[in-house]
Amino acid sequence: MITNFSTTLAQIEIRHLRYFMAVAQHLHFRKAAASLFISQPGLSRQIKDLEATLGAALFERDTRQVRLTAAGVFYRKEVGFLLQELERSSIQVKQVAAGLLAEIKIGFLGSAIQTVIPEMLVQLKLQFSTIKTSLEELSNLAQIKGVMEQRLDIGFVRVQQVSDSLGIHSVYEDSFSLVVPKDHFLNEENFTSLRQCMESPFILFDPAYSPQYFNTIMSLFEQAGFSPKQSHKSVHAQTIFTLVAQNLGLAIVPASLQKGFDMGVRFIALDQLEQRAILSVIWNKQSRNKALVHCLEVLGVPLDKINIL
Amino acid sequence: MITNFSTTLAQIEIRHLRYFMAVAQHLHFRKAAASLFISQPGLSRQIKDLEATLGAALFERDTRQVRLTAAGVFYRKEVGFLLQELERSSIQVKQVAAGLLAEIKIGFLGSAIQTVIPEMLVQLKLQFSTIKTSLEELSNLAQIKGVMEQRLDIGFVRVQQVSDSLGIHSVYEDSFSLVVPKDHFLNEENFTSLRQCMESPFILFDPAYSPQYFNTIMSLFEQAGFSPKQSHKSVHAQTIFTLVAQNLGLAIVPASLQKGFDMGVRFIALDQLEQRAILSVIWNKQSRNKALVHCLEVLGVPLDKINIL
DNA sequence: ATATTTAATGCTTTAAAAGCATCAATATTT
DNA sequence: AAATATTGATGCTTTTAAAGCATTAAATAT
Repeated sequence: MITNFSTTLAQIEIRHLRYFMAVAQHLHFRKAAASLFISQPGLSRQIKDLEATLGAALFERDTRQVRLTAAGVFYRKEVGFLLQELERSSIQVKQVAAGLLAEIKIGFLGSAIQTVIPEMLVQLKLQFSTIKTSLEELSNLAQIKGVMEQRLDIGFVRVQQVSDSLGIHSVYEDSFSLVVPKDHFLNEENFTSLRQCMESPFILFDPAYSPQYFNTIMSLFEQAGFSPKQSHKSVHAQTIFTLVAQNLGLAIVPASLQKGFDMGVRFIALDQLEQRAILSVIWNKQSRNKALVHCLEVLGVPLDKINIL
Repeated sequence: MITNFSTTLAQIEIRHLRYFMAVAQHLHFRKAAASLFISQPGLSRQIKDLEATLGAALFERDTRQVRLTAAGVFYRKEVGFLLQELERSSIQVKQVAAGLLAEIKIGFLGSAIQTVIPEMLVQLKLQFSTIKTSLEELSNLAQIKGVMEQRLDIGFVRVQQVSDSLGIHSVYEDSFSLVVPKDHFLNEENFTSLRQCMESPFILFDPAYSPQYFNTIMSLFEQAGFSPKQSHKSVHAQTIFTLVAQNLGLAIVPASLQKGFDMGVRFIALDQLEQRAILSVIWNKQSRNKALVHCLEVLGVPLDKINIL
């Protein structure tokens, strides 16, 4: 993440903004200067500097009256908001440090939202009511990146291995289900093997999304002794089910996805197959977020594995 | 409007924030200092000062590694956003000054949205496509205050007089309509005078909302020779119509309000009465917003009345 | 015409940021 | 285990820039 703040910003200081707001409020340099407990010439100079940096006049002034330009009105609105937000952040940061205000930023795969996450959120709210949670649906890769850069506190991914700087713990093991349209000839009773749908096209995943997960799915076909015809690629449950319902192909998904969906498709459990979709939680060992430990505890990660000092 | 930025903010400068972001990015004082083209000791000092001002540690550091605290992660998120926004504002302000980016902030009474405003917006978009418009429904008083403080560019109000610093021009003259429930015995054919509903309760306005408007309405009753029983107070058209439809009283509203509403009420024109609801546009003579002139032209305000230099 | 008010300008003072040299602590190399 | 290298912190000096003072220029009010 390369964050480069340009030349403009390098020269503007909050002092300039506070001074600007004071003049915009009083529309009078003398009074504004008094309200800031500085001298009038100093204030004039600072405003002049700010205008020069911005390349635009903020006030129209003669010796008798001061008024805002259109640019000034615009800038006052923007700066007013920004100063207020900075003020709030700078106060809240103390609360965060004291552990009075904790935020857990959670990344997850679409396929994880049905199982582990709802329970975790409920438990967290119950046990630690001050924790604020934010959720973001992201790919495996984006989550790993986010957790590494500490933009996320935890991620729910389907990978087995992560870099040393991250912790990982499996939180849910799921068998697979075959998804077929409601009017399909196959059902729980007459299903015996995947070979029964050798001729069907399948909706598969993009291997880039998670190579391991892709391989797991493919090994199910391998085990059945055929390789599927691919019709579409998709990662979103909603999309997959719609495609299946419209007879555009069959799909294999984690069994837990059945929860919460009832839309023209039938699920056929593939329990007898040994492959499992493993959902793991990942976190950054470097994290100083106290709430993270609570979060991992709730998820049943053993204490000795949470090696955050 | 008293905007007082507290002690905390007085000491933080954008320099501190930029330096903080650099260290948060590199997690390395030396490299961060290099990226900022300053010396490492200077950077250490500035970060220390920032932490002292905030009253919270942002980094946890020993001689070997630097990492963000929970507070640091939080602050990075907030400050990242703020710096970006400030950057954007500071660039856009130039465009506003050049007239490339104009914004018209419009205040209006709920009862004005049916008539003048839609036409004005269409005309503005047609003639000056770069103008951005924002609408806010406000009371007469709030609009006058907003225009005075230049938080609004124009207001649509029902008042006859405003302070010298504002311009005012009437843009719409409306007769009144009596609003009765759909199944009421009165209709356009059998209606002759307001005296026919002497016994009915009326839904009236709060005089505080606009004394002049209140008086105009009351003079209609006076003319009819009775004074109405008040059942409710309300200013929102939607609410008034709902109350009338539910037989909770009759109401008198500007005739133009009939447009766009068809909800269990009947309108009976009171054209023969001489009172008119006058909708006026107000603006600040001090305004430097070039777009305002266009806006007033579109509204048909004579050029010599737009005394903005 | 005169006095008064207001923002801008030139110059000086003051404060604080930047830089330099160095230290203390830790990790890596030999 | 000792030596070396790396890293952030500290003390002191230099440099930069903000604040202050005195004054000016312009405009209004008396």
